[in-house]
Amino acid sequence: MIYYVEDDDNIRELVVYTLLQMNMPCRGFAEGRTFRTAIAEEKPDLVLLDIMLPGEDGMSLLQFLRENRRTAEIPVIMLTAKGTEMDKVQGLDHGADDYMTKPFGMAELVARIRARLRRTAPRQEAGLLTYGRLTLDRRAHKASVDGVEMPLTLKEYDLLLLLMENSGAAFTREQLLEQVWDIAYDGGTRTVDVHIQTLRTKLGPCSSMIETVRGVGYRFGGSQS
Amino acid sequence: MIYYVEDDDNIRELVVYTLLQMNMPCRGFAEGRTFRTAIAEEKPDLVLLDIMLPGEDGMSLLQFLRENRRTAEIPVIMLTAKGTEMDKVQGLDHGADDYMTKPFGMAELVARIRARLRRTAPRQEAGLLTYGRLTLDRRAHKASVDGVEMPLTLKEYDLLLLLMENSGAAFTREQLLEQVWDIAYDGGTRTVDVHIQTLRTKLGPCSSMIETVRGVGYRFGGSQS
DNA sequence: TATGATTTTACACAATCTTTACCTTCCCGG
DNA sequence: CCGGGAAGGTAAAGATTGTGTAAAATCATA
Repeated sequence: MIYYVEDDDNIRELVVYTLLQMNMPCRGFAEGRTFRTAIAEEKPDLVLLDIMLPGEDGMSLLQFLRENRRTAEIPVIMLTAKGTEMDKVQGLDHGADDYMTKPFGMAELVARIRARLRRTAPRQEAGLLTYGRLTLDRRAHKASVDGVEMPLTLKEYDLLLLLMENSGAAFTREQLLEQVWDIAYDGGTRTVDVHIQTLRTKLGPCSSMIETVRGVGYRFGGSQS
Repeated sequence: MIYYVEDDDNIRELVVYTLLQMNMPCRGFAEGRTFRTAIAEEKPDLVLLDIMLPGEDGMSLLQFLRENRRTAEIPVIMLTAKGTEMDKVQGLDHGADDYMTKPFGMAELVARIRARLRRTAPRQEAGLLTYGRLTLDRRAHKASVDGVEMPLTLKEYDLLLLLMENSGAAFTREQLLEQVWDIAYDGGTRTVDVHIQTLRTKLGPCSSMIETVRGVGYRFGGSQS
């Protein structure tokens, strides 16, 4: 969630609209008081601040955010008409992470927001692939059902990873051999079937997520079924 | 330490001089090759990149930094004459943290550098890494189990540090060789295994915290992720 | 050069993978 | 409906590979 404090209704609505279009949840505030109230309820992932506001100004809001431990780490981008070098230095030295001067391009704003979020967001669930009760953690190289770790051998893991990464897509045995085993097509081997079978056994309650496509091969059915 | 890649000698020397004045250790490079060599030796705290360079260009250097795990987290500020909005968006979306167009003010540059360093610096100083009965003191370069100091050799320490800093993440032997030994992938060496072995022996009751990921490598399992 | 650190080597054992053989299920024509 | 054949499921016996371990060889450094 992104919070944006800006008193000019036109600019504010334009920015909020654009961000929502870009699939970035966003709320606009016309002045500091309502912003403070909202901050107390929900901690946003990033804050966009105008400097010149009626009542409390942006610099003071920035200071307020930095003083509280809970909000001190939130990335803040100043977004303002005050464009002298001194203004920028002042904003950045007061704890802002970035400083853009009006008029700014929407594409650049979005790019800068993404650059900030990249630094904070990805820590959490980078590498987690989840479908229903089944989760695969690529960072740890582990899989679990209902949060209980399920020990997998290397081939089983690779196979499940490939299927889950391409959920819904059917693979022929040859494709699986090529991609998981790195070997050229070898007709008439049952290796894949055996591994699918051990996987299903280990998956327990999720065993039906690996579907057989008769005459073709296998498919991971995460989305529906 | 800040690295700065810029082919124009005048600008480079001016910036390097200014940063040194501001008490920011800094090294300038005229082209990508020498920069790459330096990166292999020492990991800087921040990188300033010009885009248009003789030989390898800045965007490609940025990509190189982001691809390697060791350097992926280093903040990068693009510093260039290419100033259209598209250039900026492209730079930021390729992983740059900030983008400034020439001519830029020195005061603003320093403020933006400080803003970036603020975000990364505090991570380093957290001296104590503790998981269960095992504690690693980065300041003192020491490890202890149940408060009893455990003498570790240099490689053992580096290896344990890397694993603990990325608790829960599985590393391949190649990754460990690259990051702890700073050497390129060397198939068929058992060095890593032997060091893991001595580490486990020394860890005593905590030996099981270093888990083997069969077919892959090793993982530190401090908390049950 | 002596000492401790690091790397290489060698081998055994255990985990994993593949093959094989046989069984079950599904499809389709009579 | 029934039977045959093809495709997939299953279990277990080898074959293979990866890792633990000890000890020897090499390296680095005081």
